[in-house]
Amino acid sequence: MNTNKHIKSIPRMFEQVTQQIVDHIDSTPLEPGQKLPTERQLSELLQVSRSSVREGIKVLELLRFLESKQGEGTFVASPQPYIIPSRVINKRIPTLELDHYFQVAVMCAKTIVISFLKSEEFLPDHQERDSFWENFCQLVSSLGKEIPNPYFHSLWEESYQLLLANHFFEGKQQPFEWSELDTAIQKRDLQETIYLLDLLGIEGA
Amino acid sequence: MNTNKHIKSIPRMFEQVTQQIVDHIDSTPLEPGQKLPTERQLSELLQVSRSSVREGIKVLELLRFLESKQGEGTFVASPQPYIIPSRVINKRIPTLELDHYFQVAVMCAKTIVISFLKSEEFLPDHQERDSFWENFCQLVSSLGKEIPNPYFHSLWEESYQLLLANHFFEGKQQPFEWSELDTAIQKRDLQETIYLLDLLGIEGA
DNA sequence: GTCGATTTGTTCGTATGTATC
DNA sequence: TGATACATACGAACAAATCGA
Repeated sequence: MNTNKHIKSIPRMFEQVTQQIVDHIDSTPLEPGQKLPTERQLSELLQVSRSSVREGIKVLELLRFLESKQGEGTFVASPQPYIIPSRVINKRIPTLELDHYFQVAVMCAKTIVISFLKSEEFLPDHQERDSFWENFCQLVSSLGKEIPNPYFHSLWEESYQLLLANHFFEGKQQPFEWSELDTAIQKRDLQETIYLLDLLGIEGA
Repeated sequence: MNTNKHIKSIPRMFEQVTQQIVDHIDSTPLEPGQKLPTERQLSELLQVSRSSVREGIKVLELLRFLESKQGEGTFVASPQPYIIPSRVINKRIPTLELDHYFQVAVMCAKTIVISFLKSEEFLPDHQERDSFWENFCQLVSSLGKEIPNPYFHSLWEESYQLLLANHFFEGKQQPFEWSELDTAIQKRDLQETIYLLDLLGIEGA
């Protein structure tokens, strides 16, 4: 009987609070940077205790909807479109899962590079780095800022930073020379670029 | 002077608590489904108040690392690889941002379909639905479960569910007939399939 | 089915550290 | 320097849900 009870009855107080705080921001409306009512005002406004308000704020803070500073107040912030839960709390990731994240990152990289090559934008300046992966990541990050849809860049950054923090690229084999991809992009050779990028996603290490 | 002080002094209590709880899970180690020490035990173990423990748990709960049940306890859960902050709190999204999410979803869909077509798997059964988008989303969701890397499916689901909840597909124009894509995939025609999927990402509505 | 123990959910009062004026 | 406003943190108390005897 107990396993049958996944119906998720009433939402808990802190969930209602997060919802109501967000509704309050939307309906006021409050723009990023503006100050929220104090915790005590919120607890009175929403008719709940300060502790519940705090739990709600903590959650919205971790999701980057809010930012609170002791002695000043709580302010509206700008959340990212995607977040990786493990990255929020600096949790170490097993190698197998890192590979999965890597493939997602490569997918984003491919989309970013192709989108850029199809545009008329000039290539942004970039310094030559030591390793293949440093060059690659720096290129994708800079191109990601140039394309119309910023979410690809955000998703790439989130994944790539996770891989960096977990030392994924240290000892990671490179499937070809950096100069190959570099010249393909310089020449804006779409077909060759796609071919090379597809090589990244295949397990070669 | 004040703006110069971004040095992020000492981490706050609840941040330390989330970190320590995660470390505790990792080092014990606790598997999904297993029970965490009670809030009171944790507060004594970590030498902080129960309120702070609760704030940490609330955060980990929203990130799906934990699941608390009143009267039972707090249990280890399995987080998703990616989450959309707005989706966690059911926040409404402006149309412009929905378009960005849609393009990410299409990118995932493309990766999923291509990955499937390159495999030797049989097409899973699926019922014919009413609308183009219903058919499309159902197909991608079912194919996503068949491919080796589950993160593409997870990212697709997260994005697609967000679009659904915001009524994105209602009134969304279809760039071609469903039968075209359906037969291309049935025939495992990779080139034609890619061609059609690329049409989805272009603004045609 | 009831009772009691356990555990999370929620509230309140109080004290402390920090920023602003 | 002092006063005020605010977030941070703690602990005690009670409510509600769950489980087992």
